[in-house]
Formats: sequence, structure tokens, C-alpha cells
Amino acid sequence: MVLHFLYAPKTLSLLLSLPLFSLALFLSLSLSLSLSLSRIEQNRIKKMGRQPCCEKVGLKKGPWTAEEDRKLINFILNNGQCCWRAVPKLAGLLRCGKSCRLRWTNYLRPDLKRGLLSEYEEKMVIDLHAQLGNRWSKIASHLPGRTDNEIKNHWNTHIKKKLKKMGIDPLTHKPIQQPDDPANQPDPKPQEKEPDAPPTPNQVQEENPTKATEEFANEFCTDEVPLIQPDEIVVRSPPPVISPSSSSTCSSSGVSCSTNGGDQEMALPCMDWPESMYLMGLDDIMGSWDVTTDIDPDPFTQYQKSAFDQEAWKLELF
DNA sequence: AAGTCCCTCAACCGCGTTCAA
DNA sequence: GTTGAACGCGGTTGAGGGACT
Repeated sequence: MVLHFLYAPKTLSLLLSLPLFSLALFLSLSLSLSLSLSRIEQNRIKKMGRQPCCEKVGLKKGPWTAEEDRKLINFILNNGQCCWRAVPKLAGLLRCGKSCRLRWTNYLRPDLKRGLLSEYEEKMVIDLHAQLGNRWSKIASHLPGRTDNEIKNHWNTHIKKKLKKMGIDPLTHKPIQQPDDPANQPDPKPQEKEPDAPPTPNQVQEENPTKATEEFANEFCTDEVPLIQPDEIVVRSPPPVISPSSSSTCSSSGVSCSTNGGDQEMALPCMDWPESMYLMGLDDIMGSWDVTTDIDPDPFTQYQKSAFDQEAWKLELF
């Protein structure tokens, strides 16, 4: 009976089709499984939000080398600024995207002005600080070519001391009170002061119309600085455009720049370049072109030309 | 010359906000 | 609406170099 069953034509065809069916079943199961797995993965990614900016392990930290700078500059000049997460991988850097962004914005950006802040810039920083407090990025947005980090450092290392010497509290912009003055004895219930929201110069003037304040007002004329409204929307300056035709000329102090326009002392930033810039084939371009007239569409060449500007500036300075 | 202190500033850290999924 | 990474910002650190003893 068994043999009869086995040799029956229908059974035979059934048996023959079984492996094919099994294969088809296996394939369909595999396909559906992989599809469902990919859906799970998609859902997982969807639920996870964005992908991490970088794997924290094996990343380099600390000072940037000239080679790293070169790689980053090359990448950004060729691809523009976007997706900092992807920059280190694509540029061949063992750095976190955040580190790349900081390096670019604080040091490598071509529109950066280097060197000490001019007297005018210092005045602006002080006045803006009086209005905005420690909002360094907002202060920096009013000073073309300066970064928030730079201004913050300058404030902490120079301006703070200067103000203290002048008898002005750098935190509140009020005159520092003398301990022996009975009128300046601390209140039994002293008002908590807001470190990040110092009073405006007007408030300071109203509350402490003292000599020191007058001196302060005389020394740093607030008329030169636009008054910042609390609800002010700070519009960031447009992305840097390296234009050899709009060459800037820097004074020997390296801090005051003039433009062809003339009326805006700081309208066009002076550029200073890290040492690494000079390792990128500057010899090839030095002396072979006219900075003011030669317009090269290639961004890296323009970058190098700007570097040449800086080199000239350095030669002039030293 | 050597050691110590102080200053500067590039880079990092951590937190709040924004944005994509 | 929720989640979690990216982004932006301000505070802090620490390496390097100059000044001082």
C-alpha cells in the first residue's frame, strides 16, 4: 500500500514539488522576516531620533595638527558647511563633529579677524556686555570677524581687569563700592543680583550717578553702539565669502581694518591664519598673482590667496 | 640657569534648545 | 506628543610661553 501510494503519479508529483515548495516557503519566510526585521530596524532608528554624531572611542582630542587643519579646510571648501556629524568621517579626521565645528568657527574660518581687539571693539564689547550680559555669541554677532570664544577670553583676561582698575564692577557695570563708605554698607536684606542680566547703562546711571559712572560714560560712549532690545532677534552675518577683490588692509597694529567703503572701520575683517595655512603650498601662489584683481573661482585657491593677504600682513607687522 | 608663578587662549565639557524621526 | 541626537552656547580647563625670583 505504501508502494502504491509512493508510485501514484499524483503523489509523485506532490513529492517532487515538495522541495520546491519548501524552498519557496523558506524564501518567502526569509523575505518576510528580513522585511519585518528591517521594519523593526527602521522603527528603532525612527524611535532613536538622529544618529549619534560620532563614536566617542578612538577619537583624537587636544590641539589640532596642521595636517588635520588642512583636511578640514579642504573638506569644507569643497563641500561647504553642513552635517558636522559627517565631516570627520568624510574628511578623514579622527575627531568628533563638534570638535571640527569648533575648530572651524573659532580658528579656521576665513572671515576671522585675529589679533587683539581694537579700542573701538573693546568699547563695543563693554557696552554690549552691559546690555546683554554674558551672552557672548550675541555680542560676537555685533563684531564682524570675532568669535564668541575670542570675546569671552578677551573679556576675562583684559577687560575685566581694566574695569576693575577703573573702579567698575565688570559683572554689574556699577562702580565698585568702597567698604569704608557707610552709605555702601550691605543691606540687611540684600537684593539678589542677576549675574547674567546686568543692568543697562541707563539703569546704572539712574541708580549710581557717581563720579566713576560718569568717567565710565565718558570713556565708553554708548552712542557708538546700537542699543540692544531684550527681544532683539540677532541676525547672524552671512557665510564667509572669500573675495580677493575686496581685499582688506590692516594697520600695523593688526587690529584696525579699513575697507574700500571707508566709513565702516570693522566692516571687513582682517584675516590671520594659523601656521598650518602656510604649509599648504603658499609658495606656489606667492608673488604670482595680484590679490586685488585676480579672481579665481576655485574656493581653495581663494582661500590660499587670502592666506597670502595674511602673510603680507604678518610681514608688515614684524 | 633653574624653578615657580602668572597669563593667555585653544579646546573641552556640560547643559539647554532645536529638530528629525 | 515623544524621544534622542545635533547644535549652539557659556563656563572651565590646561598646555604653552613669558615674566619673575
